[in-house]
Amino acid sequence: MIFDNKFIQQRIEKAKLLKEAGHNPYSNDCKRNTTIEKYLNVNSDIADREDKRDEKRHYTVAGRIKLLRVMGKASFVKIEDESGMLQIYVARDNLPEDFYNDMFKKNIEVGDIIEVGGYPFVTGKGELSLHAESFTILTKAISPLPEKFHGVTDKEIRYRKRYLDLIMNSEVRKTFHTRSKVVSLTRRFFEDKGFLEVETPMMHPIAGGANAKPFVTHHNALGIDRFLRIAPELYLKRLIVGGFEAVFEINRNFRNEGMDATHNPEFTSIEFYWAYKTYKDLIEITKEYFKYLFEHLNLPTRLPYGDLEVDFENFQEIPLIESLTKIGGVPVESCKTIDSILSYLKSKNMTVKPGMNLGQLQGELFDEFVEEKLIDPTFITEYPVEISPLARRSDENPAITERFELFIAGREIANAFSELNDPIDQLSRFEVQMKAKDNGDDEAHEMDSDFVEALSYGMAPTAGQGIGIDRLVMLLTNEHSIRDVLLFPAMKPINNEEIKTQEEE
RNA sequence: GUCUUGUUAGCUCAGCUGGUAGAGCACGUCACUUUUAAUGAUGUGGCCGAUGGUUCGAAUCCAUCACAGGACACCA
Repeated sequence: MIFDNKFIQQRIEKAKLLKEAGHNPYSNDCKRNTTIEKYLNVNSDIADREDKRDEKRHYTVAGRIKLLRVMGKASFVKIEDESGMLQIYVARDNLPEDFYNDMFKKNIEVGDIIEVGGYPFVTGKGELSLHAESFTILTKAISPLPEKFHGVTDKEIRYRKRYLDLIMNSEVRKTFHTRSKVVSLTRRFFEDKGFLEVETPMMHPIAGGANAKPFVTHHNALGIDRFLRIAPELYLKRLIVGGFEAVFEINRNFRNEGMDATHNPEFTSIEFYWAYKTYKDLIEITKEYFKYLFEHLNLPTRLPYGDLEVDFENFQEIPLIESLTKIGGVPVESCKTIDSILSYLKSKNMTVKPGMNLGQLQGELFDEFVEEKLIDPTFITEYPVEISPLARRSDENPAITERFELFIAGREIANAFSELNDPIDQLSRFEVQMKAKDNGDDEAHEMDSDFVEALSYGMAPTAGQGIGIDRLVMLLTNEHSIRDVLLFPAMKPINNEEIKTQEEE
């Protein structure tokens, strides 16, 4: 039984006593007429008054008790609502007879949610407070809160019981406020540019648009398996074929892969597609987007991230091959052929999966020697065609694509390219991916012939981009684990029953 | 998936090379009408993550498992 804890039993008893005395411990008769933040702002003038009070003003606030100091016939209570923390002064003689002694002192405690009416005053120590004239219990908390000073620090509790984390740690609430603002600003930015927000399927017959292993589910009525989407790309491009010229989608993707500080099985991205534009236009709009975010979030353009400082006014642009030598320190001659890369990797005591092609090996060199060194925002361009199966080839050099990835603080934040709209080329790219799949690359793209057919009707020249929202928020909030920017990060089940149920299914 | 560290009261943590479990907060009782993690006195609270093993004796040593953190691998 989950309520067999002694402290919980005590609190259940207190709730009962409150109820018996006519104080509903789960009342919804709320008369709050201001938030704590507003109260503190509106009454900031009280400190300048001679008597430090104004008994003519009256406010009703509500919130959760975070601290409680009973000092005989008077008490101080700190309550918190979403907007802030307020000190309440509760004196016996200002409340109905015996309420203070029999109800407040005995049955009200930290964690309870209360409503208090009264007038503003400033205490001897100079804190703007509220002098209580009425006191109502709104919600009795029967589980005790964590320790008042240290709070909860155990990450497992913080993630599994996020509500406790949010109650105890106001900076966590702030992080999620920022996250919400980022999503809403992103939406507004693209809407203002004339983009149309769309919703495409989460359940795909073919998991396409990225290199990743999908989750599988089953549709009973149709008797077929569906894949949770790994990316919305191929659907969004079908919409461009259909004649929408600028679309975006902000939503979840699902990838059946490992979990760590930068990976959660479900994560949020924005993907946007823009007809009659190229990846060069995307570089410009990306810079503009960051400027917009920083302005509206009031962030300094030199932003600390852990031990690093990222200068968001210093966008760089460098082709991938050039970055290998200039940033990665890889000799020019060790980047050009399969054999030279393999022997270079060998000289560094590194091994790769056998059978990799030139483009894949160049990607390996980049991941190994360049990526973590890209601190200020850097667009890496000219990706090899082998690792860009949905991107348009460069007209000058068909071995590379019109693509970039944006790296900040050593992490990939965005992936973008001029879209491949040649259906014959797209078909052959899929065929190459199919061969890779047959050769054991279980993350190679799936053939999507319906998508190729869509392209065959003609997709206007288009540029498209995906931005990882979670990682972006990590960057902007100086968080270093994706779990700290997800309200409910993926966790393994704790008790055996949950595991059993899953096995039975 | 691999390596590594952790899991002791509701929470934050002690508990050394094995000898029947400790503090602070919270909670109970008492005192206290301007405190700031209030204070003083006093008391309650534990299957020491789970299962096996070694031992006269295990929170402590060993093994396995579960969950978590970190690092690596794969990926965004």
